[in-house]
Amino acid sequence: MKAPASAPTTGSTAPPQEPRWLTDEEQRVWRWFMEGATLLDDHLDRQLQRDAGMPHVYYGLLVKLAEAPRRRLRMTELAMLAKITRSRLSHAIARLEKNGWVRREDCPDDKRGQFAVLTDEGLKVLRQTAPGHVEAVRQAVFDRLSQEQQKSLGEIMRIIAEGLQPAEAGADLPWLR
Amino acid sequence: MKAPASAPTTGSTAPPQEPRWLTDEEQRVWRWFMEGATLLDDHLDRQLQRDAGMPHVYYGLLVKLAEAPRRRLRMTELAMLAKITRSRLSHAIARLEKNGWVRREDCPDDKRGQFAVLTDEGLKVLRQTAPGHVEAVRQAVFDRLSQEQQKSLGEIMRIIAEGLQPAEAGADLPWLR
DNA sequence: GGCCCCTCCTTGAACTTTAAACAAATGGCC
DNA sequence: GGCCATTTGTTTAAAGTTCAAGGAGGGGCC
Repeated sequence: MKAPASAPTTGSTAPPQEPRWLTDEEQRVWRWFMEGATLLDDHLDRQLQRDAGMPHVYYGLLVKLAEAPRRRLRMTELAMLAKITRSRLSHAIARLEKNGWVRREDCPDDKRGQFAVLTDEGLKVLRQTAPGHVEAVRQAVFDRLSQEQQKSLGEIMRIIAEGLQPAEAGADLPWLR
Repeated sequence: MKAPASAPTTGSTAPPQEPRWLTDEEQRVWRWFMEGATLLDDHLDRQLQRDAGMPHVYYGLLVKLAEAPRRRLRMTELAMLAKITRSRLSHAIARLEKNGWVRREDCPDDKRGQFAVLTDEGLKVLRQTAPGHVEAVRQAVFDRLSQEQQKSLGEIMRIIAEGLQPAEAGADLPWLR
């Protein structure tokens, strides 16, 4: 797919606007982004699968639970924090429960509700594997970037993340699907 | 998981070094990165699944093929360009072949080899769906970032991407697995 | 109360990805 | 030529994710 560097706008009222193609420079940025993100994802998934026996997303769930009061969170709340769908979370928690790292608990206030609770076992696994994971993240990311770049990266990704979860009702957010 | 802001180094020769935890600031950067990447991935996957009937990765494969001479690439070459494993690629191409968007061809020079070839059908789908996809990428990323930020992002992700695919032999690269 | 719509979470099937094993062909080496 | 390690790509099964559907409870409204 050749992406023309730029293109004239169409004359007047036609809905099929001329696409706003990416410039060569934008194209390069986008490709580095996708490559970096893909490789990083693969790298961390592999590291955690090897050392902790779970994918990166599952590890992230344990982290969120560990940080929460009483090491527990409502399912929807956890899905929101992890930016995933409730369905995906249900399956994930089922697996983690089978491992004995998480347990479910009924919510007293709302009979529809469920808490996911990090078990002592789960906390132990997290403690054991956290150092290796942090090290992997450091080596892949922070050790390679200047202070400036780290700050930029945070700011940029914050903008993207916030752009994708608008406050408006009706937004297509994973945890509301 | 609480991540201490910093920690003293261990005395001398003990292998289990004190983990180099992330500082609060690094922690924030890392979380925005993961959130942004997760949401973006979800967003684009969904957009393409809806409008093109395939996941983002598959779309990327068609793009690579469209850019290649004679619209064809060797399997391993394509896996390398897409930063994925050959196994994953095999499955993906099988699916795209079933759709009639890609066809396989034997390599004359190397009887083990296979070409993945973009069909006219595949090219058509790409042409039809590219505008919508570019627009989605723009809205989510480029429209929200300054020129400066775009440049930074490219540079940063290039560093990360290159760091994860060292030239050395024995590197754990997806397409060599 | 009864009704209706919405939220919370789960389920099963279809699809995608990973992991491990494999067949076939290549290429270096003797 | 013959041998052996490596490369190429596929295959199978298991694991993970998405999609569509659904059960059950909450909460407003009459």
